[in-house]
Amino acid sequence: MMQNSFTEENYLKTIHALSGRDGLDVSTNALAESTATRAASVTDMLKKLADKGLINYKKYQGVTLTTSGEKVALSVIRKHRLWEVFLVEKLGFGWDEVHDIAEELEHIPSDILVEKLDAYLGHPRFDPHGDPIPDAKGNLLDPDYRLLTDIQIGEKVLMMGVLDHAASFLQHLDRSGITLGAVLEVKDINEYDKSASIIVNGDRTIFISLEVSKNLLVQRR
Amino acid sequence: MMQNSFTEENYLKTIHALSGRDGLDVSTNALAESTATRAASVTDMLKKLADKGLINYKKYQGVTLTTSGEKVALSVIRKHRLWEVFLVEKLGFGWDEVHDIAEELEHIPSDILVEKLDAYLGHPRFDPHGDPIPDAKGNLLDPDYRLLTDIQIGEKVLMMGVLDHAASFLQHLDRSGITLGAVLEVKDINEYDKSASIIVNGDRTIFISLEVSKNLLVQRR
DNA sequence: AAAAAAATTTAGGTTTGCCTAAAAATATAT
DNA sequence: ATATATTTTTAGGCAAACCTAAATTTTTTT
Repeated sequence: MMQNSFTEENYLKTIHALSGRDGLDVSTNALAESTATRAASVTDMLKKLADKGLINYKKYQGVTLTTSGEKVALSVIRKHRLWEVFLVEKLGFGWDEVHDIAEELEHIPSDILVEKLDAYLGHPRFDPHGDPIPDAKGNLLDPDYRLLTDIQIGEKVLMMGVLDHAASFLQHLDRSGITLGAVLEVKDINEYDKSASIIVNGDRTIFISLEVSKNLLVQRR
Repeated sequence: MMQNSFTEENYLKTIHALSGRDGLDVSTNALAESTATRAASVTDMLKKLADKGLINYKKYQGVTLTTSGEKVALSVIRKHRLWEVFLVEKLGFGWDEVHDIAEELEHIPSDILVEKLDAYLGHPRFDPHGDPIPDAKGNLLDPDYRLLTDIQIGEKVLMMGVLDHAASFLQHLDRSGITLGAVLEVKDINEYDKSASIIVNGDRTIFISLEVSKNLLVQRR
């Protein structure tokens, strides 16, 4: 069985991310946007992945992962998230600094390495951004968090994760005191632009835009 | 300043290894052999590396690293050896299992990562095979060990490193009790085939062939 | 349902790193 | 010193992963 290339793995990972939890078809253009390539290049790769049995592809119809493609995608995601835990917990990186490095480390091919790393880290269930880590068999628990945009005034919630992993976004959260596990209380929502004022950990009031609310995953307590 | 590719880094590393401590010219054929490619492919790459100012190359004359090429090579070697320490010390791999994984990890590009890893490991000076680890500035102490073949009957030496990193060789040493730091006493040398009988740590006598002796680095005490 | 717009695929190229076969340069042997 | 052998380079190609431009299919609008 031939190895999948770095690039093939990235396509599978991206298809997984774009198809969401419900396994929707992913379009060529969406993939082109996410991989920062052109649609024509995506078409080339889709043909190759289909030949390898990793995706279901019918011309003009978009793609889904096959069982075997999903296995590969989840393995890459598992590695990415475990390495992020290592970088933050062991090496002392900030959560805003680890994404790009983990993008590289996730393609190191060695099952034994991943399992030893997992054990060394104490079998973590979530990465530093709150994303769940698939187990060795590819089981991924979906914790079904809510977006902060769904929370009513007066409610208190726990900050559990982020959708956007961009360094600038994470640094903004750091400056606002919004870390994983923080208690957030929605004090007020501005009807005009949906910006909100939020009490963080009971002692600090901050204002966040809709753009920020849309990227915060929270849990009712 | 453009990045060097995975392949370019491997050529530079190989040139460094083949030119030895004295910086001899490396031939096209030697590189082809070490990189498991054909001489014609090596010539292509040498032209490219010369254009980038990483090697001194004159047709038919062999190559040496430039200062800038040596810097790259030492950085790759530093990363390789630090990752090997991580794999053995932190993840619990055997010294015979880490070479191939480190071959991949050594190309992960991030200076901060390397420095944090180095600090996390406690700034190790040697890797699990006894090879010295270059510092961040590319300084590499040459510990000037001897080969076991240079040791006389009756002498006691410390086992400090290996030249061959092949898993089969290292496993053979494991079975013989020859680990880094072991005390080896040369009891007898067979005149005919230069095989030797050796007392390991004062309590176990083993026989080793010339092929093994030639790959053991030792130090007088 | 036709026309217009958008999405996707095909066709034909590029670069990187490899290949084989043939030519040229260097080294070795007589 | 010439012939032979070895080493190295050149020439021409191939596969992976990308590109642009043009053609085709699907979707949307009127």
